[in-house]
Amino acid sequence: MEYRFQEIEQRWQQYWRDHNTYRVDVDASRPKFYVLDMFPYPSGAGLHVGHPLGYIASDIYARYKRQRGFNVLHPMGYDAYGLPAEQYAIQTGQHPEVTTIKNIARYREQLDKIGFCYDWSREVRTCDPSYYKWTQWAFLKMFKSYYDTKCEKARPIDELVAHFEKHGTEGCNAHTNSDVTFTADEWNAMSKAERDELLMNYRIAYRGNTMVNWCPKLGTVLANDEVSEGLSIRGGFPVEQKMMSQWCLRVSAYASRLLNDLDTVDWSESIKETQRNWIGRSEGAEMLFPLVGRNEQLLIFTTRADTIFGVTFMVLAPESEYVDMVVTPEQRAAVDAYLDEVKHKTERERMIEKKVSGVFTGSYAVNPIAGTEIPIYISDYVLAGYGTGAIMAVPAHDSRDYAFARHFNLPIIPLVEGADVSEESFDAKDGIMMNSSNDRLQLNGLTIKEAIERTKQYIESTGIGRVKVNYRLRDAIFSRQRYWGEPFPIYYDEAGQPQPLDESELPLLLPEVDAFKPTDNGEPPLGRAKNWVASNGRPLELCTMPGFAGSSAYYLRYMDPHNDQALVDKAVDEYWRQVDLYVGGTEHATGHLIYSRFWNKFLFDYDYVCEAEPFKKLVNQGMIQGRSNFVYRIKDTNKFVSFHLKGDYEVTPIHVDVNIVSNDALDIERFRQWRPEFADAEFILENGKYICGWAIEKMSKSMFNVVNPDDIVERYGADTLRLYEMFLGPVEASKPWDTNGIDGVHRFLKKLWALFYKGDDLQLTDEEPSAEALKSLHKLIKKVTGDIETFSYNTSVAAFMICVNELQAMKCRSRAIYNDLVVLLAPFAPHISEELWHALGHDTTVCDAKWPEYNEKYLVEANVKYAVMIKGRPRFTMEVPAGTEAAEVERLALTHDGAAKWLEGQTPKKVIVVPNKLVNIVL
RNA sequence: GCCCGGAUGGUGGAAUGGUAGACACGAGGGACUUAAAAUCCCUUGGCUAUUACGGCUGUGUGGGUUCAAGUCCCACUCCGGGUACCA
Repeated sequence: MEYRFQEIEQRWQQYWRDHNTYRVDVDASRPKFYVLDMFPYPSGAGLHVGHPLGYIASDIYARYKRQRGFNVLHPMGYDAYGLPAEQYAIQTGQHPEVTTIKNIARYREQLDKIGFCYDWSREVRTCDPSYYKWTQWAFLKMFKSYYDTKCEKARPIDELVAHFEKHGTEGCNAHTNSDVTFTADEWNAMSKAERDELLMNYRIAYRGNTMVNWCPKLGTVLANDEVSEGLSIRGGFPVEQKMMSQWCLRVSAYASRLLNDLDTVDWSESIKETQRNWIGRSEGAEMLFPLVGRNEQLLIFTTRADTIFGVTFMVLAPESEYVDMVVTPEQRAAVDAYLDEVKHKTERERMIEKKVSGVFTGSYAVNPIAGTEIPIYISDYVLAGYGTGAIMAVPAHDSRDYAFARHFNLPIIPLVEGADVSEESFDAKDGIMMNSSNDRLQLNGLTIKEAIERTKQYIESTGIGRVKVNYRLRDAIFSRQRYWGEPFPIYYDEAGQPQPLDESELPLLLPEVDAFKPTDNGEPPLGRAKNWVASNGRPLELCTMPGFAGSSAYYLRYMDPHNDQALVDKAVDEYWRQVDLYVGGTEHATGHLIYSRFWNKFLFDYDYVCEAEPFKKLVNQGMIQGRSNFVYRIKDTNKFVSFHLKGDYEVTPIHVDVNIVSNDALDIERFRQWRPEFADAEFILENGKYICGWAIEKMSKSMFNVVNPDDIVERYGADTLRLYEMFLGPVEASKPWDTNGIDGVHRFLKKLWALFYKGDDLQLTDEEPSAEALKSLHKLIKKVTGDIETFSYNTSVAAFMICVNELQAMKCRSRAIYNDLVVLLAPFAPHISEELWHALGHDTTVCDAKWPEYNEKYLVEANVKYAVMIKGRPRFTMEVPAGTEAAEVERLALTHDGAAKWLEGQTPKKVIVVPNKLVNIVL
């Protein structure tokens, strides 16, 4: 019987379904382990071979942990809300739910063929009302919460209201982006609408007027992580800055916790670093600069307080609230013209131009330490959203200030000894200070670091300013002007203030609409819904939530997916706790992985979840790139020349479908059928073959290099696909897909099969395994066990190949050996392992077979081979009995027949014996 | 600009400071076969040899530490990724 993988794989996939093999439940008697893949967005294109890479890696780990006795939670679901389905809907009128469900079915079919051990009874879909009920629920909780900066956690907003009623803003520790203060009397005298408006400055989910990334082409706002270099990630359309009233999440309140808790998780250093940069903590000082001739001051933020004596001007962001305060009547027209110009530039234009621009306000400020009078400018290189939107400019030691000073011909005062600032600024943070002393503060002679400290002390003690930590992390913009997303459980009252629906009204179902585009008067698509009102008749919110809303807590829902009383039952959460292993791409570093951590921490503050971090260990699988093939058409002909002969002709390379190419040799018949224009193509061959050229590119339809896992499964089987994807290289590395190498692993499985079967007969015996066979097996157990823990699956696969080759060479027929071999292979190639496991006479599933332990005693050699190095090179090897003393090994080496030739009678200077490895003789 | 990675045969990739190139693909040669497929065996970093199953050289470049460096340290080159007027 040959290895009939299609039959085997279908049979066992059916068996697993019939026996609910992968069903898991809370089981307090066993330790738990939670293995999770980032759930996919089900796109219309289906899966290509790159997608399952991470799924296979996590599947191996999940199966391994199960064989190790853990109760393994390994679920899968779909991130079902998203732009592509909606854009398709706008074009075709097809409801996004219809296409989404169709795509999900296709994904499921493809996933099933690969033999994953998912517990599909726990599947979640973000667009399912029973799921998004809990997304809306969490949003309501956030709406009804504020962030207490003293005890560093979210608290009910009612507590804050109680505080306002008694004390106003006096002694209030709430995180806010407003500097409004009021007394208890003032608060109590306010109308409800006024209070509601004020509370928006404190809620964790709030509606705020903020600068947003507006994408006109998509007709929606985008979060910072959905924009890259001024273009939208989805679609690559230009994005502009716009002041809009939008729902936001107060992620910035959690900045310090999001930063500090990175130290508690087992993630790669690079992704932690990306998050640290995104959070962007910077320690500095806020300082007050009084205006000349007026009783007002400007508050600035700087990390270089030590450069205070080099401040020669100040700059405000165009959107700064200070602008109106400082502009003089004479400068009004010039300033307005400048502000107008800035407003009409998109983020991208600002970035590309990068040219110095700005305008003088007419006002001056006083340097609070140096006492000098300095002009105040406005320029768009200062950002309104960071720090205080105002800076002190030190052109000698900041390159942006330098460029500005040069452009406007402002003075440049060097403050560091030996720094040449005639051509460019000196931004480095080491050197000795100069020009920095007066009767108030003396910094001359100090290092920059000492000067920063001394200045901070000085400004704190004199009240000029205070030490301050700033974060770059912004609040997340949470509204999308779209149809295909979660509706907000919010209505607007008579005063136009947003009010929460009652929890009992959840889920608020996404309404039907007659079309999926915005209304004629520019309202979001939900403006088309009939009767889009709350139970009290008031209008509901027209925006929907962004993609990351549904993906922020899905890992919790898998724990308890059918619970309609809670997101997750408390006891269930305390069992599964957190994801032990999370596998997914790095592209989510500043999006999903920040939002999820934020969302989890919010729930943690209310004790809905028991862990402060959602994902204990994170593994980032690399991207699988495409390997494109080319044919070379001779100019102005329909003749194609083979790769190595193309130098003699003038040719145009043309992408050719990689699926009609094998080992770079073109299947000429299929090529002729591929497209009508090639039907009568002619070829110049080499050695009777047409050889194609190749290149590594992104895997995409337009490059004709997409390889579908279904095709691989059909030709080689799922086990071969699984092994090959792992064999390709380290899981974390990006690498090109090259079907060329797949024969090797397929051959390995055939060899394994041939060890069991000769014809139709199982040829195994109950003989005692030989020492040789035991050694081979235990070497494998040791290697694979170690490799799985470190995700070095590629070397594991190699170890299997070596072991099978050895067993084949020694004609091993021992059941005992093959029994363990099959158990070891089960996580990697579950179908063939299950088949052989049953052939060995077991009637349980191999998934529950106990992982074997290796025994060092089988690995010990009777004789140890030493390499003997003389004059820095290996010269000969010698065998000595295991356990020989180092001194004896040294003696044996020096007196060995092979040594004389190299020693040439000299006495060695030194001899180093590395136990069981080598002897190095130094002359 | 800044922050992370990385650089090893024709290719993908192995190597707790200890004989670099495991394993696989590809290539070359051979066996079996009418032939092909499949299978099996041998060779395969480069140079140089065949009087020696030998010599020399070799992990991006240049230095250093060490008995011993792909691995550690310093400087540099190139490639990939992230991020950016963040004061």
